[in-house]
Amino acid sequence: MTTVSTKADDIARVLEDEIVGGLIPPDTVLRQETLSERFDVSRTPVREALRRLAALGLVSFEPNRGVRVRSISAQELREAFLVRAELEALATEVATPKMTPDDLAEMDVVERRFGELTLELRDQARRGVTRDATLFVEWMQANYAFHDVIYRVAELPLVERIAKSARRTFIGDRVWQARAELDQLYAKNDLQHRAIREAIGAGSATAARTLAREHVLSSNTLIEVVLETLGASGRAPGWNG
Amino acid sequence: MTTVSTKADDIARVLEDEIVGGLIPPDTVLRQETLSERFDVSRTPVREALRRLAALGLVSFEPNRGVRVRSISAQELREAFLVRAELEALATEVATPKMTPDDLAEMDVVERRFGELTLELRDQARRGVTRDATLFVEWMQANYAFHDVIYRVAELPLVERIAKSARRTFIGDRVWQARAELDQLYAKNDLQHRAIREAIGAGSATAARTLAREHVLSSNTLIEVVLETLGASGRAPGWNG
DNA sequence: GCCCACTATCTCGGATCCAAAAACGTCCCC
DNA sequence: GGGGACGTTTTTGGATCCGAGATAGTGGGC
Repeated sequence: MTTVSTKADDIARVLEDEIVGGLIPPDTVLRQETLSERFDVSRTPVREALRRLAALGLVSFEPNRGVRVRSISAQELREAFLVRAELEALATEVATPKMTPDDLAEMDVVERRFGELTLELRDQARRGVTRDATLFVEWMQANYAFHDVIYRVAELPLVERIAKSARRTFIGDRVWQARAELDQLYAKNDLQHRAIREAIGAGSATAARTLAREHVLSSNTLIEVVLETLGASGRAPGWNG
Repeated sequence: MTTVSTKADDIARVLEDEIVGGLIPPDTVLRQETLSERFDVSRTPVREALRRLAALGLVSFEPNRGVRVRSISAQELREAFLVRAELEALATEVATPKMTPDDLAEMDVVERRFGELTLELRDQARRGVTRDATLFVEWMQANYAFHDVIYRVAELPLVERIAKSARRTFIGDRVWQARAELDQLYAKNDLQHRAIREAIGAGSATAARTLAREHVLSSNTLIEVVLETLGASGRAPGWNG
């Protein structure tokens, strides 16, 4: 069973990762010729890949003028959090009665890992150490892993897909430059995860729902603060060779 | 009229409408050559359009084997309603405090139109008249128009976009063949619209939220019943590309 | 008569080629 | 010196061409 994938899909995946990961900054103009050279293909699959990204809302086509990586406004970011809050709340509610002891155990494992990484991050922050990106990325992944357990148990693929596409509007590593605010986020997230875990363990779907919703929304308010403090600095131009 | 649009986008829009409108039934295999002849273009823009539809989840690519119009499983349909329920509830909650008297008046106009169409439909159903599709389509549009007022006031474009894309998984005109069940839907929807309208008018965001959620969810349960009575013409779940 | 291999054809994915629109630069005129 | 018309260059959108994989049809072997 050779999983044949088309070039266009490969390119789309790579570009998608690079855009959502912040490697390709917003407002960048993507030249078809450049991309075709880079991936060593013709412009045809490149254009198909770009069409796909356009449909996903990651880039915007300006006819006869090229494609541009879309930058997300504060409004869009806020909305993305709202959507995530509602959908994760829904998934958590649905998942709660379906949780097996094994699932709960997995949540505990993931959450323990998340707690450790949180401690490391807070320690770094407290000592004023220059934050290293890899640790933060690990922390984010552990955070997502926690929610992924819930999604897996909920068995709502459509909900999961939409929520995760909303998740990706998170602006890569730009956010964690604000120190003090993030320290609160670290502690709060850990506590909230535990609360959600316990509510699920207690079999209270509505409580778990409420907690999950507030969990995402609190991240939202914090991100808003961060964006505001980063505020007038505008967009980091970051050039990609 | 400087709004030049590309052929690929035109084709994508047409095909999109035809698929969501049920004109192109699920599980249809789309031949690129056929489409290129029909739109009198080469296969290149056709393929780009298909890529876009694939990213929207309307068709699925099977590499080297063509594209197939995705059929939605009962599970997907149920999920779509769940998503709509949460997001419309959110939009309603956000919209409530932003409603101006003019907005409320518009809601009344739309709702009155909806009520009239509802009466016509119920009358037809009661007399056993062969249902005509145009009236049903009008009714659906009036139904959507009611919710669109809410979306407009809420000013949540992302939420609106996602909710409407979930809306389109509605299976065209296949559903309204079940008579008795739909009669309940007609009456119930009208009453629920009024209740939502009044809750908004009273300025109770949480009540409006709850009502909106239940409104969509009740449609869901009814659709489930309809699908069940229409028989287990269980379609193979498509695969997402 | 049945099954497997081989081939012919059909369709798709990708490469290449061409026309048209936009960005760029130059030159002329005021 | 400044502004606009005009030609060049760049880049995109679309058409055509080609190789690869898949399906179907045929023929040979058992």
